[in-house]
Amino acid sequence: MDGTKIKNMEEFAALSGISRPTISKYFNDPDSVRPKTRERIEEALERYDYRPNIFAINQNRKMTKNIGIVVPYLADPFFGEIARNIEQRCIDAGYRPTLFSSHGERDLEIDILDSLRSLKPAGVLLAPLGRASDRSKIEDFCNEVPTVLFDSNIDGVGEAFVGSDNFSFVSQSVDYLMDSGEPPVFFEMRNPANPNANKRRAAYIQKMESMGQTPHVLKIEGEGWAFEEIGRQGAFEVLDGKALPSDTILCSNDRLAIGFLAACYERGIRVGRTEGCAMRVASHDDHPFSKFTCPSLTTVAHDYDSVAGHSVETLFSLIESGGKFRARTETLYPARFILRASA
Amino acid sequence: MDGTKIKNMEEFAALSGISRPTISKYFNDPDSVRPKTRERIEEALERYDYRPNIFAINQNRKMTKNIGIVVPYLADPFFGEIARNIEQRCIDAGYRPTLFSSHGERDLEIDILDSLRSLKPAGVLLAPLGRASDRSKIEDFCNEVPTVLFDSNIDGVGEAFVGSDNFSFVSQSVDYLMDSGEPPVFFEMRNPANPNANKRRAAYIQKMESMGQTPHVLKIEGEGWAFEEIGRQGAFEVLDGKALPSDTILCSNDRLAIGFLAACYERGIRVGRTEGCAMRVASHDDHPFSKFTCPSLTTVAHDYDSVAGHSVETLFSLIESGGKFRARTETLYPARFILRASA
DNA sequence: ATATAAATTTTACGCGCGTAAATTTTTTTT
DNA sequence: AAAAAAAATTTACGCGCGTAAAATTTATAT
Repeated sequence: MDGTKIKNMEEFAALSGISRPTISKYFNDPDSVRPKTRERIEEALERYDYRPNIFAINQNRKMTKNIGIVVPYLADPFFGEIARNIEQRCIDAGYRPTLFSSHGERDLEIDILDSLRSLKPAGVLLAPLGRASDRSKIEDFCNEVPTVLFDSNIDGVGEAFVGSDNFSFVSQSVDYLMDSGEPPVFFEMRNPANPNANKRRAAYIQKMESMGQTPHVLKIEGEGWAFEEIGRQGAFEVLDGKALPSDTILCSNDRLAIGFLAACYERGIRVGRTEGCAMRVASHDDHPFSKFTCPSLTTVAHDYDSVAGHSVETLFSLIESGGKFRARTETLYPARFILRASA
Repeated sequence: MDGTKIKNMEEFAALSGISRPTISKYFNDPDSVRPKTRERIEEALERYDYRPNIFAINQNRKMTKNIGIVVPYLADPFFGEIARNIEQRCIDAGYRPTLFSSHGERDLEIDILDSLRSLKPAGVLLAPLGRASDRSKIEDFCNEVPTVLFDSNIDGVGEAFVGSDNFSFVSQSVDYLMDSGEPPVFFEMRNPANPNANKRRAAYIQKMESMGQTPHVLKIEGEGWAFEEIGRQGAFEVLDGKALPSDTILCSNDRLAIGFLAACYERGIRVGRTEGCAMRVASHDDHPFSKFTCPSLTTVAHDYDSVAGHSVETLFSLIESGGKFRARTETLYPARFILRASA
């Protein structure tokens, strides 16, 4: 690597003995130049370590290589994991992903979309807040910027949705719990922020009825994204209240379950499927911490890889299609049951 | 709001009846124009909803308003929280923060620094991987871009460091454990990725010796960022092995402790400070989940707010000083002991 | 009212690159 | 070998804005 600092493409073109427009073409798509030319450019690149000015590039390109990734709450490790997965795929495909978190706040989500607009991204992968989202503003955004929704669906918004099949989650957990003991009671927040919660409840009711069972739904109070604490408080109310119709609790999601298990522990209630346990608790999501709860949490896992992979692929083909699909598609991946100690 | 779409600053200047350079000045600093002019601009802004093209701005400005935030591992909710805190402060100060996660990978950390360079940020807040970091490359970066390190220190690198005082953590936890029971054994990874771990061990040894106690350090194997699993496996070895010199374990950090507690639960060992408990476990960090472990984790909390706040303030003053300080400063905030059930 | 300072406008240039059209060179085809 | 096709080069313009210098207007001080 030469010590020479290169100021711009002009200079680099001169030093490598190739015209600037050809260099420009190379950076847009290395395959668009003759192999021999490409070699020469890449040799020069090794010697001089030049990188095009990203602002100048994006000012003139019809379409940038930027991709926005928006998740609702980054302090939830679930979204940390999926963001990482998606980020890497974008980089590998030659895009420049930028990660944003709405931090559970409606206004911040809108602000993010606003600043995303000015980044002129080729496309956006958006996991919306859900119920808290400003639907019409998100709709406006999706009409301007090619957007694929993931994790949380908003009916009719965005060019496509990719997520997990909530029925698959609940179906497997209910099946297992029925087979191995008492029919489960469903435990959830009264006003869930996330639309998946509603689908899971509906799936629970449908599944129970199809098995000839009476569904029981426990709705607990609580707002915001502090699900563990909400689950814990809700569990206290349930545990200290009147008798439950079953010894088996199926939580809407793992974070609630983590709080539920903490409450059980505090009350001295043994949870699990072994001799001497008073309750069973199962849940959905396979949260990164669910393996380390006490007892470890029986749950149902997202197909992370497929959801992330297909979200990204869908966005890429959306970009190639010019930002619009003929019809909005919804892709749901089945979940995978994970047997641990809690149920 | 008018329906007219405005293409550029020229057009907006014409419509608002003010010259373009003045408009430009306004966007650079609204206070740099006469109050009456500012009013007129802001009126026009309400009517026409114009936003300067961010790429054109940054191409020509000597210094952008971009700030890079780099954390080592975003799937750890600790970093999710602190990133959120820092992000908000940057936005409030009129900067445009961009968040990056190294995802625990040395190469990715370097890639991030590379792409940060091309963003020409006014400054960067960097929480390095630690031991895994490529010191010389980080050093190079810090010499080019005004950088404040936080959370993890690398001696002599960056213009300043802001973090928590590891001695304060350990001092408080050891004090408490000594007062309330047996002297603690220190539990940590053999090759900790994070430099704080080394400081905590040193603090433990120093503190114990100053109290006339013999320090005992348990070093467990494990690589990477899956601390919970490493802690769990290490705990099994400890619990199944020969007798411990104490019934009290002090973990280097909460994520190890979470794994430790999971292992204890699996072995049927009751942890806590009440009657009938066989062990006590305490730790450091006040991880967002430490309240929900079983039993809830006695730990020592970072002063999140101060660390985030002072990191950002330090970066701002660094930027105003032209990117260099006379001397490198290290600011350490004391921690706060949090008594819960595990010890 | 006059002098002085401050703010604004005018004018003009440049940032680093994308991109289009016309021309030349190189490669492939027959 | 000549003709056709493909790739590279030359030339030239523009993107949207920052910014500097000089001229003009407006505000403040005496």
